[in-house]
Amino acid sequence: MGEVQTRDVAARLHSASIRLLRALRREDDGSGLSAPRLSALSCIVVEGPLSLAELAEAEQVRPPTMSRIVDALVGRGLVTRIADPRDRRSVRIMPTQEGSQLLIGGGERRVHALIGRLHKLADSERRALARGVEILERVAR
Amino acid sequence: MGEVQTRDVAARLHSASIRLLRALRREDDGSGLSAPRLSALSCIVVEGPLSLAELAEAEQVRPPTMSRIVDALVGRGLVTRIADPRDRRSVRIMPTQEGSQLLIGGGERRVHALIGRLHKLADSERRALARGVEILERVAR
DNA sequence: CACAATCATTAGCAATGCTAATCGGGGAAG
DNA sequence: CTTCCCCGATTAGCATTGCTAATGATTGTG
Repeated sequence: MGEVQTRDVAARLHSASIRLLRALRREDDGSGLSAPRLSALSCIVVEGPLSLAELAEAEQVRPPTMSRIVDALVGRGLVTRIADPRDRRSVRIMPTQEGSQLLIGGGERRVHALIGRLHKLADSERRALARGVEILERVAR
Repeated sequence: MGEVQTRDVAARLHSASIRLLRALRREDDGSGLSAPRLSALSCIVVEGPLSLAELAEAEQVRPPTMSRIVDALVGRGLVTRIADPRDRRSVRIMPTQEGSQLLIGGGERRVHALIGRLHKLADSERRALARGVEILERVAR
């Protein structure tokens, strides 16, 4: 494959990824949480109790930013801060029952919306896309 | 393709897109422009003169948001607003020479970085990915 | 001609991201 | 034991991005 086509693939992949995520982001509305808050909550629920620094690192954000997001989640009763008994500088952030349920019940709205879009494809196209996604995963890593 | 595999493709596509864009976002630093500004400038350079509404629609953003982004690009001399002679309510937004050069010369750092990643693939993989990207464009639209 | 529709902008709000500064606990050196 | 420094989290303050509502200017229509 020539350089020209490679550039074309790169530019279009970049553009399509942006559009896809922007389109899917609208699905987040149903949860009543913004994208960063939903993502942080998901991380807390899935990865169990985390310190603030760990959470910030997982979400690729600075500690003050994450501290404020946690504030908002605490304010909605989705998450709690617990002082770490071993090191009282640190906090352990855990989901409340309500927080866990919001994620489980709401069920990955973004993925669900994406499945809906994939259903409109022909079967052969879905297979070709599946192959492309495998390669995309390597490219993104 | 079964429902289970479709869900798998959807979840992995979502996750891979997020990772890809996060990785590429680091490249933006060198341009001195934020991601939305760089993306808007790229659209203006590639798609030629556009009205504000067209540009907002292309970037999936509301007109006031885009108006402010254009303000910033005008302030840096990367873009100009020209009154449309056919309809004086409308403006035509064009790149300046400096704006075009920033993209062409220094620019498209993200795409350039992505090309580097694609070069590590086997030729057959690049072709399969190219096919997947075509389909992804339809899914994302 | 009057009136509604359209395009862009302005005003004002909330949220996200950052850095710098601060508070308080932990740990090591003297 | 005390002092001094490091470290985790938070607070303060700024810039940017996103939105909706309202305003201005212009176009087209009844």
